[in-house]
Amino acid sequence: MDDRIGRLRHKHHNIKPRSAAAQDGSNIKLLDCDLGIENHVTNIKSHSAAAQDGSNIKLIECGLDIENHITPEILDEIQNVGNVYRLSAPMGHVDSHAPVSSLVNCLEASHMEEPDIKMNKEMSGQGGAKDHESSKDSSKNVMPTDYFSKEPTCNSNVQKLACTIGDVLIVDDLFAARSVVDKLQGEYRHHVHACDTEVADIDVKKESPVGHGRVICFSIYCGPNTDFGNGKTCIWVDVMDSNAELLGVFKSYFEDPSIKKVWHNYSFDRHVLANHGITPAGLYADTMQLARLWHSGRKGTGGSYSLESLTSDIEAMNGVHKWDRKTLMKKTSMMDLFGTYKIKKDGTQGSIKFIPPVEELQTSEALRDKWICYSAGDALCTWRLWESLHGQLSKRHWIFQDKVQGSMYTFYDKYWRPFGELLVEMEGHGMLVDRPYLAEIEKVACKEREISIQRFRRWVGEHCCYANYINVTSDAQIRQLLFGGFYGVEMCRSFKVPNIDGYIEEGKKAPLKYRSINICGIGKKLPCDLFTSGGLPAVSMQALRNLAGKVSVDYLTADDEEPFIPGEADAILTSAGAQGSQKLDDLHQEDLSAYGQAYSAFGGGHEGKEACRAIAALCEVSAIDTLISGFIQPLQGGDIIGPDNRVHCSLNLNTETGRLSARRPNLQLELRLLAHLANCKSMLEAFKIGGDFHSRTAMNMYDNVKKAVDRGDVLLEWEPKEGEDVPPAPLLKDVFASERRKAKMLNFSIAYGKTARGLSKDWKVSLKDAQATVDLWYKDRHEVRDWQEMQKMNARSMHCVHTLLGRARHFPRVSGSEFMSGRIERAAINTPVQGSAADVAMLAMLELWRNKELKELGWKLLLQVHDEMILEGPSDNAPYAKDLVVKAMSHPFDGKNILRVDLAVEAKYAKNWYAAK
DNA sequence: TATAGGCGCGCC
DNA sequence: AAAGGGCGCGCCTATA
Repeated sequence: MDDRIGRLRHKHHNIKPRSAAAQDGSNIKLLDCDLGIENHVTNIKSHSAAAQDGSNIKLIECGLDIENHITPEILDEIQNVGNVYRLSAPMGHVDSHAPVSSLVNCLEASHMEEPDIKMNKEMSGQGGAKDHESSKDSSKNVMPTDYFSKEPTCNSNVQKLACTIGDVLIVDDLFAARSVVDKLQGEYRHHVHACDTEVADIDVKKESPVGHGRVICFSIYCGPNTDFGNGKTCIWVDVMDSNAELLGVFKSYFEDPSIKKVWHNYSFDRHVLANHGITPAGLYADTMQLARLWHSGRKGTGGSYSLESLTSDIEAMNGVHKWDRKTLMKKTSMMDLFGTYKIKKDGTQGSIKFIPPVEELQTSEALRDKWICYSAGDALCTWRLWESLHGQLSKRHWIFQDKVQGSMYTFYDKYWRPFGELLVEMEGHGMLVDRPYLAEIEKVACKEREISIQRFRRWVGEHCCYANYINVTSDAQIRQLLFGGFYGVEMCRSFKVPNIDGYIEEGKKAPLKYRSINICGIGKKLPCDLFTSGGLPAVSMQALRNLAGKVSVDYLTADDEEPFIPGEADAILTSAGAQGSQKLDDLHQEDLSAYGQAYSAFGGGHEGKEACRAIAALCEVSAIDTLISGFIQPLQGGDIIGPDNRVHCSLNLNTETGRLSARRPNLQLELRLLAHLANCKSMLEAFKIGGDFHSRTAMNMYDNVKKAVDRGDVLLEWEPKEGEDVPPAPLLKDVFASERRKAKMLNFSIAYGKTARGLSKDWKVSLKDAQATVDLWYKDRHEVRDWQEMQKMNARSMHCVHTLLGRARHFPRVSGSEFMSGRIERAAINTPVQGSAADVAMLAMLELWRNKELKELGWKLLLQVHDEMILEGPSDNAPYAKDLVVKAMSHPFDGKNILRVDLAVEAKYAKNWYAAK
């Protein structure tokens, strides 16, 4: 099936499982476990070797004792490359294999990427055999020139395809089907089989393949050294309509776990086949995941990991076996093959292409052959892509725990292949959702939303005649209204909005669907301290809150009786006094300090309050919107609910750092991993002691805070004990609130590579002051700085960094100035942290999934959301299952915990998600 | 009128 | 010159 699905389905990723209530009568409970990574100190040390490209000397110069770790294979590779890698140890950390892994990647890069860069140039230019000759000696991967010809050598559409109709055995009767299955499961059972289905009755943009879609044909290719009759190597099976029974003939084949099957985006095909009662087994590889592991940062439109995109990519196909390259053809898209222009009424050709329904392609006499080639070509391309990526990943060393564990293909076999199966199972299993309950919630939320909108419009109406037309969810319109005329926002601007009350424009007879309105600034200069990256005043929740203050929306009583005293508030606020506010509070039993910056901007008093309340109402709308569109609606959407009435998410591994796109890693976890990766003594200790991490950070940053803590003047944190209702001393977070706030900000920012420059902008302090604060943070965390410098150096010299498990993220080779922009440096710092968090979460999931006892007890992994796992199972054995889960999760490294310190796991069980929280 | 890309935002 | 990572969504604009 077309692989665009992987990309188009991303709508479902956003499902926020947090709101899902699994309810299944009385028998189901959720086990909710927090995976907290305790401060496991391991001997993985931050390495400090940097390799730089030198010139033509074969030399490894190295201040570290790394030779011992270099395997003969690696040495062989090093010596086969005529470049120099100079390893130095600027920072004093030694004893690490990271340099080796970096070196290996660097070496690979040298004989994989460089030649390709040249060849790419040739392709865009004249491209000839001569040019290739010249680059031959620098590369052992020089390919025949015809491999690079992007344009097919003949004009017929059919021959543009990866195979021709003559290569394809068309199976459309029982006899042929049985004979093919016999060969597949007999003679060719040890081959690698690439499979692909074509599916009708599904809208991949909207629907989950779980419970949607019908297979109309499929194709199988198991390598060039096969013959299914008359030298035909591709199999194409028609299972549409009257041929539907043929699918059943292949059931045993698809379900045979001993046959190695390769798919591109396995998830889709597997779910669709499941709709026909077939449970495919024997997953050998998913080429989409292989490609993600091979290179995590593919960009571009049309689905960077689509079969089409990958098979068109010279680098991706670089590992295809030599004798295949000559005949290699990329997959051609459906649009290119079958897209036709609509003919307009006047007979001219339109500009919009459309593709006939797949059933039509298959039955139309004119198109059928082309369709068969297209479909069969998918299996062929998948097979070749697998061959290529298998070859390439097999050449990359996988280094983990200071040892070469095998190749990155070993990594795939060990982790991502089973993880892929696990994810597909989770998707298929889905989650029972209390839809009536959600519907009720939605009703209430919408009602409150409407009230808040009205509240806001009422206020807008005093300043703008289009109050009813304004789209309150449009940041552009809100920005125009609040800041028009200031901060570089023009005074007035027109917007196209739905014509809700049938306004008829001048000169028109009937109302149009849309009309334009002119939104002007309210004319008061509101203070603004937050700006968007584009330099415009921000209208984010935080920005709005600054304006509104902490006031509640106060829907019903808009304090109409409140006497309006002009100037009153100005006096109060400019005296900026706690006393001033206090006085007023006494007068009105109201805390005026709750009002935000809009209060005085509107002259205080009634106007000021109204402005604050209106803006607060806007905040309310925004909050409700995130709730509704974030999860209340997606969880009820018919498109993801299968016939089993369960919600089926789409879980993708398709992110740069390797985390699931449906999941949201918890920052604390990431901070812990940073502590671990950098082997930062101070942070590890802070986590070990527990308590308020940010307060502790503040204490370590500021001497006066530390002294106050030491003297017992303030408490780092306080847990009420029996008989105590007041802390024996004030808390740090109250006394040194601003210090703690800064510490907290830094804790969250540093892991992402935020610079002093960025902080100075945020805090509106000088660069120098910001830098000083950052330095304070690093004061007792110098290991973090060293580690970050290491990562940056690796990114610069090796063009990649690694996660805990040894997955690489590659960076493009860019010029020095581009590198200096910092984007890559920041990613280099962040990826090991985010990516390692993803690694650990994956390991924990695999551990649970593989646990036989849990399976026998009837417990299934439902979802994983940030650092939590959610399982579902029978309540009678829940306490026991909980213990099993804790045990499994605290030993996520193949049933062991290779870390020096325990992984702390908290687990709870409850009837549903809400109860667990 | 449909679609793609840019931007701003919320979330972790 | 800019300097916070990645992701998904909704709005807006340009384009055909």
